[in-house]
Amino acid sequence: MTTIKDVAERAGVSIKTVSRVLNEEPHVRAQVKERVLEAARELDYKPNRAASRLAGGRSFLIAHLYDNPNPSYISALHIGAARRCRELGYHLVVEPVNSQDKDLLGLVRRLFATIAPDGILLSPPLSENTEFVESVRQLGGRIALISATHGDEWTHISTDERGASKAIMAHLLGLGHRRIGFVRGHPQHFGATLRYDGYCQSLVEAGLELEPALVAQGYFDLQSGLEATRSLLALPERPTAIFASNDEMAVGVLMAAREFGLNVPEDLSIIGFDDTPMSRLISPALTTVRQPLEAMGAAGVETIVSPDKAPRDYLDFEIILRDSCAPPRG
Amino acid sequence: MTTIKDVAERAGVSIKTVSRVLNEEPHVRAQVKERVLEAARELDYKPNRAASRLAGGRSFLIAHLYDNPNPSYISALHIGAARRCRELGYHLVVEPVNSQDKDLLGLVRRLFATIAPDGILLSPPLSENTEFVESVRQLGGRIALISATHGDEWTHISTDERGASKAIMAHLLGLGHRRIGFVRGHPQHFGATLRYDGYCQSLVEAGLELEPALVAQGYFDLQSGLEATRSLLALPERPTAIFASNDEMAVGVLMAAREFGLNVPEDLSIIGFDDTPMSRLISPALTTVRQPLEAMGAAGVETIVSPDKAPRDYLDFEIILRDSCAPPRG
DNA sequence: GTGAAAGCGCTAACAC
DNA sequence: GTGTTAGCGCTTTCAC
Repeated sequence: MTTIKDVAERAGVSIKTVSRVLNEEPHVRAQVKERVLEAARELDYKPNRAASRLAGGRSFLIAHLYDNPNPSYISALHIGAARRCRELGYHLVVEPVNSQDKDLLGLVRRLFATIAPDGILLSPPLSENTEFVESVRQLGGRIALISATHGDEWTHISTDERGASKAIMAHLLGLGHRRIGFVRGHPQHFGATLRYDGYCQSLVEAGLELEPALVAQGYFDLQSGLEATRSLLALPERPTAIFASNDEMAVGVLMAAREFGLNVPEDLSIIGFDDTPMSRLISPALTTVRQPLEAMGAAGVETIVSPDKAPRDYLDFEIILRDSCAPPRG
Repeated sequence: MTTIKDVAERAGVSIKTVSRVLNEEPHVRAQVKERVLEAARELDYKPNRAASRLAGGRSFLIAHLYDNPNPSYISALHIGAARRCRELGYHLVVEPVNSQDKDLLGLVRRLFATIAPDGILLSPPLSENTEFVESVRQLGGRIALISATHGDEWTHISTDERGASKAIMAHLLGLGHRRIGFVRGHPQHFGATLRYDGYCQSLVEAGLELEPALVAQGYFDLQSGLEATRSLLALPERPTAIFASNDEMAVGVLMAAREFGLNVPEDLSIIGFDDTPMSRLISPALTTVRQPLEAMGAAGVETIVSPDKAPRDYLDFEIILRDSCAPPRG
């Protein structure tokens, strides 16, 4: 096993100098630096991170604490985060938890005591629990939040969900829809609020009335989307399009449409949000919004590793046009 | 920060004794052991794993190397594995990779050199690449394989996929189906072969002919399921039921049925495999097989942490009866 | 700009 | 059974 000593010997310098070079600290002549780097390369030297950590340095571990019922969301985040970790010499530790757990903070404390991650990545709903986030922050260590909420410091990684909502509303309005129903998302989810905001603003800007009857509450699950839509379609003058705050509810919308004998998209256009794998599989395939989840996971890692280089702006969303929308009848 | 020294002092013993107790080594009197445990509890002592590792002990890290296009599969594995890790004081490091990557072994080598996981968890397709598995094994460290293939040592965690296939075939035969089509899975996937085996055995045991024309090749993706089914349904005497080797292809089967103007399940019964979230969402909901993925993830961790206590048998599958099957017409 | 020495918190080897 | 001592491979002082 090759250690820092071997590299130092080969480069003809002290181990401290090697350490300086490898950690990109200043005060090393370019020439010496080059020599060290070459020696390390030749010996295929990989620092022992347990030793780094023990000596008071970094652990090169980042922990992702999450509680999310949506596997594809988490998976994409992990892929992006883990890839960036690898590029930076870090590793991603996953900690699935129950957000209702009373001792979440104890878990974080134990995490710091045992493996001492250099930072903690939080995604919704954990990242939107300000009290919890504040407590974690006080435990020390860096933090990165994947969340539509915005704090002062830009540790929040997100897309412009309000803007995405407006963009997709523009599509619907462009097709000629004037009566557009909306199924709201989970009340605790900040992004859901922004999506609703976008819906409202779009209507107003288009000079349309915001009809409360066209808005139904949902909770991000299929069943609530189904039930919300039943009430919407039972309206005397029913909507020609329904915008669901996520894909799973959009499937519920589709099912409700079938119950009412409506063809999609001819009789009813449907919009989702998230571009889950399912949205491609159902028929008709769902027009929806894609967030760059892998990039968001990567940005989270970046925020922890080098806060200055982290993105200080929204990451771009994408509107995915598929087969669930058409101009209204007549 | 409380260290092993603090515990030793409080318990009135040497740090070595504390170490012994905490690592469950023998040669400690029950009384002393109790005293140490109590001191540790009182001080809320958590061992620093960087130090454990550096001193030649365990890292308490387990790495999951995976490449899988199915987020819900991986997610479930992670939840089960991470939970068991937590119970055992371990942590799960995730390493998503591209199984085509030429330097996979280099990645594993780097993993050992930097964070030195106590074991590596492999899932398909990586776990079914015997050459790769052998190379990893030679790098040292323990290994756990989630895979339908069987080696001599029982490091392979799996359900009885052949048995599951036979169980679901029994359901179909019980409903009265005699012409049952089969869409095979990816040729490289060992589980897919077992599922096919089960199909064949079931037919033979029921005294039915194995008709090659009723078997079509698929590759686990929706499109291949769709195309395979087109050929099956174009047969002069078409099947009354189709068993797809996974859920995604089963969705393809459903789409093909619609193309042919067939009602499911009245005109065609459909069976899937995996119980992905989607199987509940499509209409009709899919009858399928569920593997205990969380338990399999947990078993993988167990295999690494205490090989003797690891399960040496199949984990139980479950047949999920939903709405995609009915007796054949006439 | 570079190096020598100390020590992080634990486990292993070996004494008692 | 239990304790003593010597590191593990780094980073951090603090000299020079």
